Amino acid sequence: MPAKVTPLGYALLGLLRGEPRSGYALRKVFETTLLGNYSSSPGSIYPALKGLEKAELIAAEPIARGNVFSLTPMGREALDAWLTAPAQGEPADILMLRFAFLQELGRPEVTRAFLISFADAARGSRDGIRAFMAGDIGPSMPLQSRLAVDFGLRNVEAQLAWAENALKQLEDHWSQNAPQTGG
Amino acid sequence: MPAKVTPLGYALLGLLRGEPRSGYALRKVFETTLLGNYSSSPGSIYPALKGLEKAELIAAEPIARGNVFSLTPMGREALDAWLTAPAQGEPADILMLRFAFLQELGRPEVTRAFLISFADAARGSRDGIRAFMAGDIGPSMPLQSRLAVDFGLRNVEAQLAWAENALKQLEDHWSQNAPQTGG
DNA sequence: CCAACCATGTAAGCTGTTACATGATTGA
DNA sequence: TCAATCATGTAACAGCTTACATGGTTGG
Repeated sequence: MPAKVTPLGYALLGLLRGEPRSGYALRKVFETTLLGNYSSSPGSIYPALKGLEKAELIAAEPIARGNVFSLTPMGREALDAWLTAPAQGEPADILMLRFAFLQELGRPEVTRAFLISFADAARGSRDGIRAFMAGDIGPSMPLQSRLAVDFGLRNVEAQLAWAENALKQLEDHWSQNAPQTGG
Repeated sequence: MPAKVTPLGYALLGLLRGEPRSGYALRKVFETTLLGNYSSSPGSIYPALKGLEKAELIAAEPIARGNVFSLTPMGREALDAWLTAPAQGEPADILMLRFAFLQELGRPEVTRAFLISFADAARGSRDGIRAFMAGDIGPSMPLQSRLAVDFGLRNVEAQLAWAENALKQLEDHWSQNAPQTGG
């Protein structure tokens, strides 16, 4: 079993893919970017880095002050396996983290598969909610309960629309920027 | 300080407002309704109930088999304080839990205030994201990062639209079902 | 009698947080 | 020299989950 990695762990692996950094530099990224759902406090990042190091997914190289961490081959493997998996099960914020990291992977077909499975999942949720609201229980619910369900429905609809639009924009982008026919 | 209550605790208080129930009955509610974000396993509910009992927010009355829990006056106070607070800070799923429980509270002005503050918060998020995307950093970001931000934008837009629509529907409902002029 | 359900609980662990502690270096 | 920043870490806890344990009752 290839060493379990936590969501925060994947976030760190993803940030280390391109550029090796120190723990402090990683914290700064969490502070200053949209990764702010995670705390940038030392109590989060340093223990996570230690765990990744113990699992041999990252390696520490001491520098003048502190250490610089970089991905090991195993670490890159673990990250790629995570990025390549179908877009299901995980909460939306984690999926968006994956989507952002997919860019650096530079493999359009993987991003495409991600968006397609994401859209499929959203369509499934949407249809489930619609069926529920059209079935026996839905219409008999009081207004405010129906509205609470409608909240969920509007969210998945927005996510589906996002995925379809994102796919369209990326297809355009890919066909413009890499018009060669094959491998 | 009036005894801290966890999100799961509030969910239990809300369910017990109308109807006293046993721990097992509460678990069944979690299993069969849209409260499924919480686990219905005994390891979740029973310890939470014990905590609420120790805080004197609920009271247990033994029946033939097991116990039936009901809100104490303090428990009702704590629940009402939570329901009445402005719709900010908490994650969306918790806010929807509150919105659903607001129905049983039967105080339209509180539900109205909730939706208005919810919409205000959504508008604030939306404007923040739009400003970010129109500023220095936004346009310089690579396409896929911009799309990740667009995901967040579309979500808050959907939530804002939901709140505005919900308010409209409820105002209609209230004016039809309770057309008397005052207290 | 055995399976299924009612009913309650404990133990351990996961993931992440806040708060605290430490010390070195840099710049005003 | 004094504050700010770099850099790393520990301790305690929060909130919830899974897995396990236990026993009574009911129905076929």
